[in-house]
Amino acid sequence: MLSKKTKYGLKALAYVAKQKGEDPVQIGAIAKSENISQKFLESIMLTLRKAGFLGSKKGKGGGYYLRRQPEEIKMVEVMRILEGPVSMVPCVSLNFYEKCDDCPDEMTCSVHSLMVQLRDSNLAVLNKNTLADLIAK
Amino acid sequence: MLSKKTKYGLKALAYVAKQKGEDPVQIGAIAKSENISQKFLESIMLTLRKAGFLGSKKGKGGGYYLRRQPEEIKMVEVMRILEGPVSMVPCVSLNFYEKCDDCPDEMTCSVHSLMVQLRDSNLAVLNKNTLADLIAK
DNA sequence: TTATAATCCTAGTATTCCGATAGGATTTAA
DNA sequence: TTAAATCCTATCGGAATACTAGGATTATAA
Repeated sequence: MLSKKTKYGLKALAYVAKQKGEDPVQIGAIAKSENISQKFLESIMLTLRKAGFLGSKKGKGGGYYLRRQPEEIKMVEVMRILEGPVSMVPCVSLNFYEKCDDCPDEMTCSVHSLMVQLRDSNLAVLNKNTLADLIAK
Repeated sequence: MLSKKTKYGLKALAYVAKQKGEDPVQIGAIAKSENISQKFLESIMLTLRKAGFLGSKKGKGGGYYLRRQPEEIKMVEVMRILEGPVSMVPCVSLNFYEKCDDCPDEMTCSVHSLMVQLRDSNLAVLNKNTLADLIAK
């Protein structure tokens, strides 16, 4: 299951990307429009800012804005920040590799190949889609 | 992340499928070979039996055996039983559809299309792979 | 200069889920 | 009749998730 954090984060990015003007977007506006708890969204926006997707302006009239073009924000990047590894087991993860604690040897592990295939098919989708695709509709 | 339940279940199925003889396989043997808590594995085997993948024989000399040929046990079936829906959000699930509680309208939801693509790419892999592929190596 | 509106930040909390365990009841072969 | 196996229900601790609280900080504008 996709975590609420990720879902909200994606919706928020899409909301910001949809704004035409130069003005930054307030958390409150996003929360209201997308049915998200404002406090929760605050922490998500912070994560997205620290990851470099968003910039922010403090104080009155402040808010968030995109730091990169929607076409250049790949879903795989966002998912890795919000949801974590693309792989379903650590031992096939490209960016978060770890040995599985219960597997003595991943070469003889019967689920290994299946997990690699799932990882790759998901990667293909997440590499192809950008934030621009989210708002294309 | 793949749950331990699913991972163990897949390994157990593979273990049973690998046995050539007619004799049923004991939980204890699987647990020992695959580094799995025996009690935990018990409940997983029960689930797999109730789902129709395994048959069992009680009492001394009993154990579990496959009820269908490995080639005919699709990974998508097993995953749905052990892990749950293939989809990452309920509103794009084919077998477990539910409305997302935070979305007023899934047609205007910005993550919808991405979730459909992920679902379909995962489905393709899970439909193609069978238990036979798990033990093919 | 001061009120207001916004983000920033840390900590805490309630709830749910996961992985595992407990303790027998039941069944069957030898 | 004993031992070996599955069957079944209940429970439990810990971790993760989804949020909440409460302010600190910063910037605008009257």
